[in-house]
Amino acid sequence: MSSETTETTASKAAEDFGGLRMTKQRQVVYEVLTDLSKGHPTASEVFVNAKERMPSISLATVYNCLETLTGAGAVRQVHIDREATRYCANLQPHAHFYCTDCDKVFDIGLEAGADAASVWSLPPGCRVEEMQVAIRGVCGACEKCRQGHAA
Amino acid sequence: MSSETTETTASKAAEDFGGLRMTKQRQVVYEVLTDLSKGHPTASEVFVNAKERMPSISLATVYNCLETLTGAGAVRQVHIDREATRYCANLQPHAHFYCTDCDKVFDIGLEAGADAASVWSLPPGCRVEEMQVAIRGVCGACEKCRQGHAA
DNA sequence: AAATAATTTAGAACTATTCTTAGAATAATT
DNA sequence: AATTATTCTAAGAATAGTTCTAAATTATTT
Ligand SMILES: [Mn+2]
Ligand SMILES: [Mn+2]
Ligand SMILES: [Zn+2]
Ligand SMILES: [Zn+2]
Repeated sequence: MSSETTETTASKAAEDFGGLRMTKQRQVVYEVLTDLSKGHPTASEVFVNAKERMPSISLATVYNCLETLTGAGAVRQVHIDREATRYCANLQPHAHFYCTDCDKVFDIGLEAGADAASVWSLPPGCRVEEMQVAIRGVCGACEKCRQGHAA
Repeated sequence: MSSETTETTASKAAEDFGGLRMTKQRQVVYEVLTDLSKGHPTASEVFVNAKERMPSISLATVYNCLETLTGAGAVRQVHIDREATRYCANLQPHAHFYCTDCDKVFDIGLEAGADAASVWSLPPGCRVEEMQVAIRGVCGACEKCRQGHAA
C-alpha cells in the first residue's frame, strides 16, 4: 500500500490519489475515515474524531477535505434519504443497508459474480456513471431483539 | 374539481388511500403529481403547479400534503444525492436514472422477472422495507447530443 | 348550533451544506 | 535565501430545503 521508500503503516495509502496534495489535515480526515469506515460517519462525526488527532482543525476544513477526497475518488459519499451525508472509505461496489431501529449503516456486498445494473432495464444509449443503492429496513440484531420483546 | 355527488374523471382515484381525508388541496397536490409524475417534481415545483390550479394554496400545505400522501403510500419520495426531494406517483418498483447533463430523472423498470434485491448479499435475519436505487449518468438524448459536438 | 377535531396558512426557525474572505502555509522561481 | 505565486485553512455569513408554530379556517361529531 505504500509508494515511497520509508512509510509508517499509519500514514499509508492516501497520498497517490490523482496527484492530490496530501496535507496534514487531509491525511487526518482520511485516516479517520479508514478507521471509522464501517461506522459511515457524517461530516460532524469526522470532525469530532479529527479534532482528537488535530485539535486545531476546523469543521470547514473537514468539509473541504471530504469534498477533495471525494473528488479524488479516495472516499465515497453515502446518501440515506435526506439525512446528513455520510462518508465511506470502502471503494468496492456495495449497497448500504440502513437500520431504522439502531440507525446504523451496513455495507452490503454484491452477490458473487453479480452485476448491480443487470436487474434494471436501462434505455439504450445512456451512460451509467454511478449507482447508489440504499436499502432501509431492520438489521438482524434489532430484528432478533424485537422478537424477544413481543411474541 | 367537485367533491360532492357528481365526479369528473379528473378528480378520480386519490380518495381511497387508507381512509385519508381527501381535501381540496390534497386532491390538487395529488393531481399535480399524477400529471407531472414523469417529471419527478420537487416540492417547490409541485407548489408552482398547484398554485395555478388553486391560487390560495401555500408552500407549507404542499409540504404537508406531500408528507401525508407519502405516508398513505399514494406517492413516493425520490432522493438523488442530497438534492431537494422529488416526488413520484409511480408505485411500481423502479429505479431512478438522473442525467447530470439535463438534470432530468427517468423511471427505470425492472428487467422482466428480475428481483432488485437478488444481486445483493444481504445478511440473514434482516428485514428489507424499502430500496432506493439512484443511477447517475448521461441519458441517451444528451449522449447523442455530445457526440454531435465533439468527434 | 355548539363543541370538537383536523387542516391550512404564513412566517419564523432550523440544519446541513456552501460560499466568502482574509490570512497562513506551502511550493515554485529567481 | 528571498520573492512570488499558489494552495489551503479558519471563521463566520449565506443559502436551500425543510420543519415547526400559532392562529385562522374548515370539517365532523354531539
Ligand atoms: Mn459503505
Ligand atoms: Mn419515479
Ligand atoms: Zn439495527
Ligand atoms: Zn440528459
